Amino acid sequence: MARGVADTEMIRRQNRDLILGALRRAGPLSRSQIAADTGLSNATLTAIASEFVSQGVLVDLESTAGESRVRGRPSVKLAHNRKAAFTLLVELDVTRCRISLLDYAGILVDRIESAITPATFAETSAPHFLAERIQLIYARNANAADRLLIVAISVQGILSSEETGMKWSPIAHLAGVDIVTPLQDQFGLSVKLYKRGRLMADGMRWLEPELAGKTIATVFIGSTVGMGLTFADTDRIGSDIGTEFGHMIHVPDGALCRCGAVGCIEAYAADYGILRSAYSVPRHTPPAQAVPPDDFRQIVSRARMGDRNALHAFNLAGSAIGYGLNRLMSIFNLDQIVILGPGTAAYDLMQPGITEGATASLMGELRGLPPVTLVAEASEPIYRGLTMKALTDLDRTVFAAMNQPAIAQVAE
Amino acid sequence: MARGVADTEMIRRQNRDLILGALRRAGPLSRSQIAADTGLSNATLTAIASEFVSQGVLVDLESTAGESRVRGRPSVKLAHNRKAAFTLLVELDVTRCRISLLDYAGILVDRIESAITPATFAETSAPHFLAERIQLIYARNANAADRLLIVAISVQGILSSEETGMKWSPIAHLAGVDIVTPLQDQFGLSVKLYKRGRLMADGMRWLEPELAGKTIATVFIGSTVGMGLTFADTDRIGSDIGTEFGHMIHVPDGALCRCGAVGCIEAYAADYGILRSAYSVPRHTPPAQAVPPDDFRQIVSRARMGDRNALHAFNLAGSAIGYGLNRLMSIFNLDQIVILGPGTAAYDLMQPGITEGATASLMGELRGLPPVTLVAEASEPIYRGLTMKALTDLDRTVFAAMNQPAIAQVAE
DNA sequence: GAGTATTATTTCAATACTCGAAAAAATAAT
DNA sequence: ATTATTTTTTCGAGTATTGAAATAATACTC
Repeated sequence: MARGVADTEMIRRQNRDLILGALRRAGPLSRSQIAADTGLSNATLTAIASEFVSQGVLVDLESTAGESRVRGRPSVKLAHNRKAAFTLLVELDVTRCRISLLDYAGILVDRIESAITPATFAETSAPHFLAERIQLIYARNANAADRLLIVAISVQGILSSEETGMKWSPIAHLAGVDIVTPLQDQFGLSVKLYKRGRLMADGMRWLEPELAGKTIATVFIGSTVGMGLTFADTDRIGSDIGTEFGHMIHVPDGALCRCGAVGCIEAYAADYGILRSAYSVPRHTPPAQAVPPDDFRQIVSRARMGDRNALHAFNLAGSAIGYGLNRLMSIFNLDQIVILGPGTAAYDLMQPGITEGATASLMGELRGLPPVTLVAEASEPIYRGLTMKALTDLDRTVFAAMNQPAIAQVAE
Repeated sequence: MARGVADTEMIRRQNRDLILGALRRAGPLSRSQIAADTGLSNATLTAIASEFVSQGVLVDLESTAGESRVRGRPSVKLAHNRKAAFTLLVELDVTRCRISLLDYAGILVDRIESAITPATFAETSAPHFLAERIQLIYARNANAADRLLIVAISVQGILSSEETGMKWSPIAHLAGVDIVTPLQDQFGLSVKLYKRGRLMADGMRWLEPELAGKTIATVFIGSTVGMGLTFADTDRIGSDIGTEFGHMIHVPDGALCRCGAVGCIEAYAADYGILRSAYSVPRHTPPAQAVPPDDFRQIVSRARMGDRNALHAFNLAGSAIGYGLNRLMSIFNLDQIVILGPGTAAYDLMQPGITEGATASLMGELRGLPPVTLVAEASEPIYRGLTMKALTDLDRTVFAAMNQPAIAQVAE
């Protein structure tokens, strides 16, 4: 239940939100379909839909000829008005920065891609680097400029407590700078940072709707180990978080991690950790900067051929992840686990270790390891998560609330 | 934001809930005070309050003479109508079972206390044991019988996933039986189980209102180790959970715990674990059934006198808790830690270990150990938590929703 | 090709709520 | 007795949702 005073205005806002949400989930729908979907009456749908259309938030879709084969008055589908607003998605990675301009229907309009090196943010501060590129987007898309409202940024690492910058990041020289405020001030936009792990988790829920209503841990295994959680709690959308699972301490005084601490799960289960174990390199040896995919594949095939050291390395990795999941499960119930990323190629090798670790406690034994789904490609859920965060943020904060025909009447 | 269709009825329900909540938080208040508190208008307060009074949910309090010294129309305080409903609180412990009958204002009306031994639930099944006593309460309080609506039960251990019974409990022979359903069927009541750790956490928030709006871990250290969490998320009341923190694995293959698993935090930080370490008893030795308080005090004083073994034991305990908190902090931010129970008497001895463990990871180093508050007596927050769960459950599910003068017109 | 069946959408009257402003009530101060 | 002051109630306006009835827009049938 929401807090705060409830009045007639809130009813409208909430029902508007309900309608926008139904369209996000299912794509264009007719008024009757939305009514059935949401539980609202047809009368209300007429009222709210006409309001939306006159405000330029939604548009009636031309019925594609030769599609309706049923008798009766043909239904008219409602869809997001692409020109109602625009959003910028920024994917900040260790190796690249990709900025995408999307319209209100989520369709890509423009894109800038730049390489990132460890030197990049030493030479140009991150907010300045981004501002330059945003400027360029503005220049190239004058028509979108006045309706560009929000920026959603995907980052890796630990957010500052105000969520305006990073406390730590694997992206060099990114930490310690306020990224959000300068951009907000310069462009007058709403700017938000999202942890990559959180986006993975949320993105999976959009990609696999049957995961809704479950508490899910989404674990990325690759050059790092990351995790996002989405909670069963359907009360609130956005009930998802990013965690520092990869840097949860697996064993006190354990192997050296890229983050500088020792004993992190990542130090055992990320590619560099597995490589280190497989070659019996001392656990305190500083990790390799990057592991070429071929090197990783080689370890995998060695393990499959029965190589003891390689098998042991995957066992250690699985065990680190399994104990981590176990510790998570002593905090709350997990209904499902999704494993993402290159590590999925070696899941069978890690599985015994994972199961052993996950069931090592009383709790783990009683509940068992939750069902595991593998998804090799992580970039899709991340992009989807970022997209939907941005668009539903628009839906909720801008268009659900708008009850004057404010911005509305878009000419063009 | 709540899901679902919003209509005019929901407005009323939500605002009724707001008013009942304000009264729970602050005690009896006048209409104007509630209006100021909640943000509702005076007009609305008149409307809803008169509805409540005519339904017998609230009553106008007689103004205590010689109290108002201000000029103007004297205010009339509203209070919960004690006779509107009744609730049963059941505190199930390893050694005792206490059943309390409370009226709608939270005032104790009747109470039954029984000793529990390991044999108790072997001889009589738990639901039957409880039914007998509830029967007795009914017999002794005929006037409350038809308005006794809900039962809230405090338990220790792991709930079954449907939350109708226990999967495991330190209370002998309690696990594996459905406790909720038989009682619900027999008496036609709404029965709910609550983990003790969750109640501690929620109770603390009622006892120390300044803790509201923070994410808090409430850790019990005594004959067991338990933890509840309350989340900053003020969106929903009831955003609190009980955890199995005590049985989170501290070290794979570690000390033997009472639960049968090895390496649990409890096996290092509960009184029996500390005793075992202090006397250098092998870590796989089955733990003592119960530790007499004097034995524990003796170890404490030895440690204070500089005894190496005793100091080491507290250091191990602190470290187990510290690493546990660290792992928790890699999942979400903690703003505050509250430590409860007998273990607080030795907090100074455990503190170095706790700090060391809590700051061992990158995340822990960056954020540091959150502020710690000590509360020696744990029974008060537990009882308060149980009380408020029961009463706010009544507020929300029964009285906020009631829009017909249904049950209402209570004669006497 | 006109009439009919069928489905989608809109219109309409009823009902429920909140709110601000004005009125009424109840007390202390003068 | 009158006035000032504070709380509570009353009243009219404004905004929502809803079910039922009306209207609109097709396909089907003969």
